[in-house]
Amino acid sequence: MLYNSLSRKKEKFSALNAPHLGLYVCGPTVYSEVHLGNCRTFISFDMVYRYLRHLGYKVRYVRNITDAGHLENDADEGEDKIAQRARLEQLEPMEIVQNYTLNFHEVLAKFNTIPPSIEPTATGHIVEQIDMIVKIIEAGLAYEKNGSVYFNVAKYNESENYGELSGRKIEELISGTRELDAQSEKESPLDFAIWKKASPSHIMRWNSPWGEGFPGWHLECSVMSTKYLGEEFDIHGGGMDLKFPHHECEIAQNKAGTGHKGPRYWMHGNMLTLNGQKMSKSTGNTLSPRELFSGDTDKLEKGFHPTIARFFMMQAHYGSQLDFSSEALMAAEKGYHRLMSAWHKLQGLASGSGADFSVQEWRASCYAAMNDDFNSPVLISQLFEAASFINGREGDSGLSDNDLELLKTTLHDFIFEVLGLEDIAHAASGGGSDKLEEVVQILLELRMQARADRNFALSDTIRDQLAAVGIEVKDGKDGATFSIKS
RNA sequence: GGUUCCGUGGCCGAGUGGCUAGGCAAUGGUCUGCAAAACCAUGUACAGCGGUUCGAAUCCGCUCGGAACCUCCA
Repeated sequence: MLYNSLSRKKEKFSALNAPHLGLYVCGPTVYSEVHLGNCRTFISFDMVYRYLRHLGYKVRYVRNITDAGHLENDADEGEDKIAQRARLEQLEPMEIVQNYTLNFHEVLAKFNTIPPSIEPTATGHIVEQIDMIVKIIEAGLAYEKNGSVYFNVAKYNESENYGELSGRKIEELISGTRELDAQSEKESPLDFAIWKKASPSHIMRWNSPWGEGFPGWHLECSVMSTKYLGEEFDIHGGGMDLKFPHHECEIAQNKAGTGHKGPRYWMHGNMLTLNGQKMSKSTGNTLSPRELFSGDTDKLEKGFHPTIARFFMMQAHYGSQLDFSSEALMAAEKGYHRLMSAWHKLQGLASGSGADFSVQEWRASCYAAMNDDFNSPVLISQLFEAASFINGREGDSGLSDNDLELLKTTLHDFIFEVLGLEDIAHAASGGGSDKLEEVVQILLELRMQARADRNFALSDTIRDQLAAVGIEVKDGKDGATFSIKS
């Protein structure tokens, strides 16, 4: 089951060509550093991708890079954002693109997202975009004006339903538009450019049947999704803020250019807010990944590891708004550590019998959660159920060999494969981990000896000093264990 | 102004007609030399007001509050 934005309800999902599955996600415009809000969408769909793969689908995951074509505003003049940035930084537009594409990849890698199968760029598909424009014109749904080509929304709406995704009515849209662009070339304010004539100062430009220009923003996604996934494919995702007009226009272009509407399911990730307001490049209400990791911002009390932020995001449903705050992050961090230490403890438990815990039922409820529109928060609540069970056992799990093994693999699959979390404690000790663990073990033995001698001053010193370097000592019935925090 | 969505215990956050997630914090207890960790117990929360129903946090209406979109944004 997944929530389909197109129908506004949860629908049973079935793949068009199982086990193959096509997933398209709208990527970023690479004209500035990604912020956390951007990241959330990609992390959400990374989880979707991971779970679909886990279920056995052979997913082709396509996520574009928009490296051309954005206009600053709706007016007919205006620079595209990349060109503007290039002018400000005195660089080639493609240097800007390269720079921020690298930044984007770097940041997403920190969040442990899996790269898409194909990551096409808009500028790499100019030819295909021109082809689609020709088809749309042939279908009679676009017109040329002074070297630009516009999509005729009213005409399209005669036989189709423009607004079906965003729930808008064409009449309402018309009455809602401001009538100030008297000299506009468009026949109607609702029409949108699919090809734009380049002004003399415009740097990024390509030849076309209509003269030198550049493609309209909405077009690239229609072109690249259908090129790599087919005229009909399974899932299209993106941020909620792209629903209108971007995705609405995509549907119209698809239908006009190919005769099909493209994706069968639309999924929209919701916004990450900061102080209750959407993070947005244009308003400056943002938090950068760098600030999150380092804590070097007045918006956070300290820095957080990317996997903590990821865990925090996974504790909310992808379709809900989520507000970012220091307190919420710290709560997530503690929860994360509890879950992870239970995972580590599980590795040392032996099989046995008599436990009041049905691994089978528990496992089924994990899948049930994820099958219900990727409900990661409910999944996590199930993971904590398992954690409580594990923490309540000493030495013997009370589970049969099979059940114990099933518990381990299921936990592993969901924590690491599906949610994409990383094991910080292990990663932190890095290359020399074995040596480090041996050294700590020696210290713990010394401390045990000191305790046996009732030399508590010494034993407490060892404990406190280990704590000072981030190693927490946990006394148990059969000796002490420890965990390393980053 | 129009469209859509949301308002859940101290905080975060699921659920969406009866069986009332989870995390963090808090309180009590077990354990401990003391702590920490862990475990056990404890919260009758669903913005307000009406209505439908045997029964509503969940459906309907109104009011209040917040957000997103309607211009580029994930």
